[in-house]
Amino acid sequence: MISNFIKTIMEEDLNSGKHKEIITRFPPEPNAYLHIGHARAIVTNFELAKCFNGKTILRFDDTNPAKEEKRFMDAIKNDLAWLGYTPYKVTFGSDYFDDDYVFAQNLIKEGKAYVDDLSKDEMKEYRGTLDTPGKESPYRNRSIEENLRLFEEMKEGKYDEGEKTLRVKIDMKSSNLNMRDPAIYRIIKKPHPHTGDKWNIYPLYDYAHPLQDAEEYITHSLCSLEYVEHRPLYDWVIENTKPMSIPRQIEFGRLNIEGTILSKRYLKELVETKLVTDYDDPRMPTLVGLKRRGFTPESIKEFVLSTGLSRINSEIPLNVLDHFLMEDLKLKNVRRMAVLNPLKVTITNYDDGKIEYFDFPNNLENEELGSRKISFSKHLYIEKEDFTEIKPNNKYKRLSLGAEVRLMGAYFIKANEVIKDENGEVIEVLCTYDKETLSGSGFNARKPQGTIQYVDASTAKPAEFRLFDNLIRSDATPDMELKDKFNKDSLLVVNGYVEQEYDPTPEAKSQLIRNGYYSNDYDSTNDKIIINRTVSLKQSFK
RNA sequence: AGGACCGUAGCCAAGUGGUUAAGGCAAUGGACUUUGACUCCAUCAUCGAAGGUUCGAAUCCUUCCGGCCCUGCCA
Repeated sequence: MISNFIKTIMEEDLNSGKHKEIITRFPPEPNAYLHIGHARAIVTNFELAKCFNGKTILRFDDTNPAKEEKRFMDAIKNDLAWLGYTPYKVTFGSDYFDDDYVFAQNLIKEGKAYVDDLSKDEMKEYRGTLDTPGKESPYRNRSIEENLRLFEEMKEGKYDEGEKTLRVKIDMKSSNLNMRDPAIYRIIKKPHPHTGDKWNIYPLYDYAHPLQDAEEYITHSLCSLEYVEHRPLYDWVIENTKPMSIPRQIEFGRLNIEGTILSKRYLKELVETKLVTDYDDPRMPTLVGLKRRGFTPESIKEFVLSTGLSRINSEIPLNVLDHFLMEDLKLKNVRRMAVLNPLKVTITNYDDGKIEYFDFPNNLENEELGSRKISFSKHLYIEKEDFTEIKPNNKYKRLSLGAEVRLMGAYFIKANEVIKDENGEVIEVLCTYDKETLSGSGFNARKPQGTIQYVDASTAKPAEFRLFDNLIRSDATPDMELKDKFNKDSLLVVNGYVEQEYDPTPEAKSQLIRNGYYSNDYDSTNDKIIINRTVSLKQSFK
């Protein structure tokens, strides 16, 4: 399902003949890594265009030199590719600087723009405030010839940064501050990554963006809610410059994930202060972070699509993201058994040194994934959480003294006795198994209390689990130090065991174990398996 | 405070004057089971509030309440 209200507009525009084709664009400023919030814009733009067999352009919004970096552009391209989207073409805002300039000259010629000498502070003063009207600049009524000459000189580099701006003549009394003679050109004397030192003046977003859209024949220019108040200016620019096409700006709400930081500034700070390793740290909400965390592009796409879109900034719980990952993984991933906090189990009536191998499906719901051998012997590990001496209630579905439980893919075992350390902590459970109950044998004379996972101590491999319960949290007051906002508990390292045949190939990708997701940071150098568990386990038993 | 946008369940979100207000997530109860997973079944809102218009309103109007955004030569 895709955003209804925008889709409806597009349909109408197609039906009425206003447009023959839908063209959208994703216009990031290449000054940061893309995060899950951007995914909404990307998916929406691409999917919407796809609905109508249209096109989507990737346009790097580079009207402000020295703000963008090449690494970010590369990262953005990679993220897009990872999500599975291929732009119709890749452009730059700076591709249109020449035209922007001519359009501006025309505005001057029509008496709609003027060069202003007001300083930044003066301009601010003249602008007025939210409830007091602004007043007109004393330079507002310069002659067209003078304005033309001055503008030319600005371009030539005759003036310093901040000395002059080109403003558009609208209405200093407007209740919309964006309409109080906004500046459309400012002087910046820095080389531009694409145009070099050709320009000393650069257009501002509010002027450049509608023109870029028009030049690319964008039909629907989607952006977030904070641009609503810029729309009158967007339309003003289109109306008064009369470019080649008439794009329409449509706003939608931003997507936030409950309790996570999605602000460029903070993400940058997290990296710079080394609170995380880099933008692709699995705790980061960046697309590269999520990727490393084990998320699939499909899951993110589905998440965005099913989560919908409206004119509300939505705050969506993290578990919704998890849900879509689960949906995507559950059929296509091999599931392995693992224990995070091992508890020794000894099968007292099983022969010493004997090892049995059972065939176990890699994914109970998908036979195509085949099966593997799992081993069983006298000494096993189970999850500490899966045992308790006295079961708390009838709903308890794990192992407890005197009760029987199925070891997944193997036998029923019955817990008879515990061994405790000097602190009274259970360190081992002595069990007996019932040979008749082998999984797949058709045994159904008794029902076990539940089914739990295990690994065979004689063949299991040690593994390091990094547990990430959360993305970076942001439940703090604005003046709080960043390091205090950081959820330190979001990273835990646990040593446990995984099945022997666990295959740490890149293809293995995410693993679904114990209802969590595991991504894939493998340390193959010392035969150690490192698994990032990316989602908190379902809260155990009640 | 001037202006803009918005308010449908715990979280998203369809619906834009006419049957018992879609759907997803979460939750709860149950069935099944080689994971308390998965699957399946069931339960779960009178639409921010109050008035008004109308034969009829979540849908139109008014007022109020609440949220969010706007005073860059950022995007």
